[in-house]
Amino acid sequence: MPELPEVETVVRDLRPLLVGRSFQTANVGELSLRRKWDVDWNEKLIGRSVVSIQRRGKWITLHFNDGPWLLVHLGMTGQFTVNAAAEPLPDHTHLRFGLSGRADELRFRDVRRFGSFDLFTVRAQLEAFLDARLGPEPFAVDPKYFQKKLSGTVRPLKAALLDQSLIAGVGNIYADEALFAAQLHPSTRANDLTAKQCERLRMAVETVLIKAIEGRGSTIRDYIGGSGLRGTFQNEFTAYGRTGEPCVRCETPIEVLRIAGRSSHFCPKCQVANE
DNA sequence: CTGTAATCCTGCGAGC
DNA sequence: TGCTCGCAGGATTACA
Repeated sequence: MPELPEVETVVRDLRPLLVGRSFQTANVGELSLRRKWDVDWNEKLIGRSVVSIQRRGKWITLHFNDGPWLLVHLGMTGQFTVNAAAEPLPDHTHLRFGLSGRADELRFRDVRRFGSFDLFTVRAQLEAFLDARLGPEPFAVDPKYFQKKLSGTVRPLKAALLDQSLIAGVGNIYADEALFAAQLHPSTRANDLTAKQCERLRMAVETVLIKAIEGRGSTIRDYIGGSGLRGTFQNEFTAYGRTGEPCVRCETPIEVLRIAGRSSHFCPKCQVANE
């Protein structure tokens, strides 16, 4: 569910609610998340305060005072929020951490349990984990790097954009939205693009993500920000989920294809394949 | 090495 | 109503 704009929104919401405060209590549910953990959350985190919370790709990092780094992924349905401790506990809440100073707590709710929590003792371990998986942030991509990467693969553009090691943070929604904005067909072979088209796509990715962050991300079903607010960018979709609806540019009905295992929405008239 | 499928998990909407 | 099927913002693994 959550792609870069949603994760960024969660981090921005949580930052003022967490930084400088310490974890007082840990409450761990019966079911573990994607990776089975053998971590004693009480031992590792209780009594420590949050130094920083940041985003890298779709991952969230929490740095604790004099200690470990916590790495969190929201998977498809993860919700990472601060709530009043008295607020009723919804189903599928797997972790809770009581916070110092006020009667509230950090909660992790995840219906499908594709999310993950990992703990690293030193920063270098965390960075090695992330660097092994992630390419550059979309806002700091060298145009030449992007061209080179695309020219080096025959994969469809949609698959290339979803590859986190090429660019970090783009998921199914924003891949479709960026391809629509750049007027490129999702099944176009990446190495068929001209330099100009590569640059158009790179800029489209950046623009779409910035606009989505401004809208606090997209809520299709489960996504909420760190303070519980829904996103609004779903109201501005031009391609994703608009199958059969008129293209905002030419009114041709939007079509959907399965590419790289994901449904891919596009305008068959103004997103032309390079053949 | 490259690229696509299957997998993990729960819920929901469509169709019968 | 109630059942089955397919699909859903993702990452990883297993295989062609």
